[in-house]
Amino acid sequence: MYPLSEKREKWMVFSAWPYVNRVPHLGNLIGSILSADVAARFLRLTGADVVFASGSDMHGTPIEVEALKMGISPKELAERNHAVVKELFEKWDISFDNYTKTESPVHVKFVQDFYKKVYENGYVFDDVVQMLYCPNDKMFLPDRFVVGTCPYCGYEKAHGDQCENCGRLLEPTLLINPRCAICGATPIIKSTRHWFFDLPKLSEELERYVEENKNLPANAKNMSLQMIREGLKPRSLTRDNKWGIPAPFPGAEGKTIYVWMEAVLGYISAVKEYFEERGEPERWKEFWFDKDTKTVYFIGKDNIPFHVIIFPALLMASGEGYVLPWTVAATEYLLFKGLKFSKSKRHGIWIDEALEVFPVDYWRFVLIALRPEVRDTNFTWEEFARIVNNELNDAIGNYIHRVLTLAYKRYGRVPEPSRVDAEAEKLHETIRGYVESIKESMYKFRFKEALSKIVQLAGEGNAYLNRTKPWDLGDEEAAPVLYAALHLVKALAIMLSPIIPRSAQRVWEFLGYSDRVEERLWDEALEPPEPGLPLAKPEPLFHKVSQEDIEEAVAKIEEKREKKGAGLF
RNA sequence: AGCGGGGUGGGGAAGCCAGGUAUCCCGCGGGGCUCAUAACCCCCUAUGGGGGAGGAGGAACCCCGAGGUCGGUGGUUCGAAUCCACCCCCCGCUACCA
Repeated sequence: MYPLSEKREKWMVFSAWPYVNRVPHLGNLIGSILSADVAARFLRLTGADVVFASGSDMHGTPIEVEALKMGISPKELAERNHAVVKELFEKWDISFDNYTKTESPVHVKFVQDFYKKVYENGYVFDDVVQMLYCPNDKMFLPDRFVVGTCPYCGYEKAHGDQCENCGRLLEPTLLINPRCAICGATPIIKSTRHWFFDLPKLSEELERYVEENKNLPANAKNMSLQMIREGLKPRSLTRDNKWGIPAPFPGAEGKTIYVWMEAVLGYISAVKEYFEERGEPERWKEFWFDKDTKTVYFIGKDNIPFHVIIFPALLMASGEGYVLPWTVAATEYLLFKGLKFSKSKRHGIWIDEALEVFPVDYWRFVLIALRPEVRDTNFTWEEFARIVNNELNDAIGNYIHRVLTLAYKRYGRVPEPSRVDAEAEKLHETIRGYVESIKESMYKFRFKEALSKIVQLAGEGNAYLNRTKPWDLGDEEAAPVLYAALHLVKALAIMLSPIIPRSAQRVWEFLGYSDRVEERLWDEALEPPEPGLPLAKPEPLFHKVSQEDIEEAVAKIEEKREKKGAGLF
């Protein structure tokens, strides 16, 4: 299928690793995993050699604390949650080549080997620091796990890093009456030794990398350059947590690697693991050590500095020649009815709830249509219904269905266009123009823009049918007209397959194909279907959602939360 | 507080870097059209649903129309959404949440 003479482009598509102390919500999904899935599916359609990987981030204090409360081991809790999340992603049709976890033996070993190398190369030093310690729980407390009274506004539940009430940044030592967030005991100050990553040493190299990388989006580039120029600080690598990957530095027995600093290395270890499982243990190097491999990381806007500064710095410090990020695709936030998603306030929709009330393709379509590419974007049920009804059902579904029905009833197969029709020729031309333009948007990871062009193209198809009125024509005259209309159906199936893979496959089969549309190539959308293909009896692809459907869905979600709470396992 | 992003008719976006009649999609009001979809109807049913017929209103599609002076103020200019200054609002980051 792929031209052998041409070297296939190599791509690695990554999404931020979800932290599995809660079920991801729709905002988490669109920012990273769903967007990455659309990208991976699109890139495969272009004929590229693609690896799409991610995994569960399992270590760290929140899970350790939660397990403690539940009276089970952190590993048991994390594994349990990982299994749930993994299954949910399958239900969302996320086409991971490898969805793994930070407890994977491949990852653990990789992280330790990696940091040994970074240590040997002189980028790690240790120092003694003063930290808050809870004598009752016998653990050091991250700032976040200390609560107390805000010295500025008097709010009594201020966290050690920031007061949620007045928004001021704090130090835990500034809190009046500080308490351990877990047990309420008064923490004491205790000294402990930690290991640090010498980020400043790489400032110049990082600045050059960011400046010269033409593919980074402007917002990521500006923010990162600014941070580098203001001066980077060493970054702490270790924690006193028990639940984590043991730090491999001499004298660091009992310390673990800080979750963030190890989870990012999952981008590499997950690819390594993927090829090992396929019995090609050396092939991951073809991807990670080839500077022509393109990598794209789908993340929320809060994650930019980690991916544009710290992760590249780690890659540099290893001295192994890993390919640096080609670009990052950072989204703004999806809001729910104007406010941020919040588990404690039960505000939002979680990815397990969503699938219980509407089909997966409705959600995928709506989320891509609302993808916050430029600014925070609001999800409301009214918007959901509008997009499903007007765009998915009326513009796209209705066009496809009316064309398939007309052709099926009249010919039962894709007709032979035995004569030339000027309107039909124009439509073929229009389709080809859109296919190219939508491809460009997809390559820029502007999925919202791409989707809006697809909807527009379906509108062109509807207008074309209105003008040509094939139902008034004889079989002979209608053939070229419907042939062009079927070309558009085929093009829509191919171009929609990254976004709504299930529905695209159904259309593909209605057209008479028996293979998988996702195994075809994007450019096949330029060509009409083969005359003579036996059409299958078409069925409506989607249904409109009514006000009552929405009310039912909301009630069903509420009911579920009575039992289980929002975003909980 | 500093830094980054954003503020464009009711909703969503483009235009801004390289100043010159404010653009597109949706929504709203009026009109046109009927191949598809769906209510009512008929048949079958293991009551979940399945099949047939039909074609009002409405939807797709087409035409016409209403609605914004581009967050605010000031400046540069013959001319500012676009350039400059100051200010306001929203979001993020500021290194021990992940």
